[in-house]
Amino acid sequence: MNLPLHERIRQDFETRILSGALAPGARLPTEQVLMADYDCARMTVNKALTALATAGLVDRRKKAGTFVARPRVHAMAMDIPDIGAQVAERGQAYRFDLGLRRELTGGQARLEWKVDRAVPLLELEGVHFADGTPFAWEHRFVNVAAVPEISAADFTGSSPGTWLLEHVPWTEADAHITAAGASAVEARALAVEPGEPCLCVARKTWRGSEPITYVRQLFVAGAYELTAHFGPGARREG
Amino acid sequence: MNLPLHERIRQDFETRILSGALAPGARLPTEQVLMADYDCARMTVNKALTALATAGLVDRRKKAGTFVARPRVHAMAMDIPDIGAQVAERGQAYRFDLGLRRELTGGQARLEWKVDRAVPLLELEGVHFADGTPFAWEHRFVNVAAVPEISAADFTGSSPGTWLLEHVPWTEADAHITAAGASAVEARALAVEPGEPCLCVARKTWRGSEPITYVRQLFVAGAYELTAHFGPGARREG
DNA sequence: TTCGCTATTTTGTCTATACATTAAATGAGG
DNA sequence: CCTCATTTAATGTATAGACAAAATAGCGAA
Repeated sequence: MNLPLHERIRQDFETRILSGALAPGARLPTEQVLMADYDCARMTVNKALTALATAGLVDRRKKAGTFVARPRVHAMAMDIPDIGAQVAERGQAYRFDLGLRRELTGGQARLEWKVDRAVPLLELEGVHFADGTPFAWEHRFVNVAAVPEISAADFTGSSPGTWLLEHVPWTEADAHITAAGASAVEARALAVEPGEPCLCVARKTWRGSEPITYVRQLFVAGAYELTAHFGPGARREG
Repeated sequence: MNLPLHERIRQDFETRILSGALAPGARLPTEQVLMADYDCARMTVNKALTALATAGLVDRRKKAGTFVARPRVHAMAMDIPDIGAQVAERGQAYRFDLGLRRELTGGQARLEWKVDRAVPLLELEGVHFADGTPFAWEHRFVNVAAVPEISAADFTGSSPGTWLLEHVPWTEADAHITAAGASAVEARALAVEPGEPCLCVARKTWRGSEPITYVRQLFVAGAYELTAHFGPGARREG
């Protein structure tokens, strides 16, 4: 287990910070001191400390020094997996049933997505199945001007989300996550009672400044969950 | 806007990767080529590519080269605000009502949180109010061995979450987000009908390897939503 | 063919040095 | 005591070179 030196230095301080031995606000030794401590060049120490800084564990200020960061973190990394891939990973058969496919323009679309009146849109509605059981309903608008190839795409079987993921890399996205009761239409599509609790994810994506798609997905409670994680290292169990 | 050279190189490739100009699997030029392209030393190129690698945008293999990584799951940054602070931000009066406070050990606790049988726990149950209206119910376990000071804490008015945030900085957390119908007990506490759809956030936090707390929060649908964002720059409207 | 050794390419690490940048600390003048 | 310019200590960036490590690619032998 012969780790590189810069990695050993990084871990030394990561350990001390995570254990609380170095409390938030505490000052770390200067690079000059550390290059003496570890008997190495400054670049090596710098690499270790820079890594801690990009990981958010320390703050570095010129002239002042390096300080253990205060964990003011209110953000966690949330996984947004591809629905089809996730179902397949659980060993279940995935299917998408397209219920509605319609071309319209921004002026005709509902209010959820504020796009220009003239923008040509493709409206899609459908249901995701796992092993033949419906578990998610989705209602989507796609900006055809940004993704003209979508006109030729066929969504019988595979979902529009998967198609978009493979054909249109997005650079920016917003998501709003709420709970909602299934409406009459949604309940019938999902084979549940109206009012049944569902997880609702509304997501808008852009490529650069160009809007790509707006989608509202409704997941039957219990059949789906989002996970989020914060912290160094791998996800843990339990 | 005079960025450092290594940052400019990094952004050049980040842009090309996010825009799709460099597709997943595509090979980037070697460091030798890049140091000629940008007329700089190899360390400068290396710093840029290493940053892309730690960000997960590229994979680097010796002898083989540097390749655009295949994005398996897309991670978004999810906001986890302090409940009390968020309510206050909306100009509403915040209150927390503690309903249950009990000391027990890991052996007696329910299955949701796998802690050692001998671990001393504090069990807390209560309701969050905004302007006198209940909007969230929470059920929490705290590892007293990790946070002995909590025995003396008083949660009439302010929530355990806020107290923990101020007294025990966590370094790692997992969250699971689902929808659920309110149980009879929960529905009565939240003044809604049983089965009413709620957003359910189950979160576990650690400091280093030491478990700190497990909490399950139930939010009345419509009264609360989580937001997530991915991409450069500030959050957008619409 | 297939196995195994070797050569070579590419990234990984480290050094020693130089100068730039920033903001805290200092000190002079009012 | 306050203000503003100067000093200076710390990080930030970059260079040119060296050797290490790993894995592909190619070659030779069984």
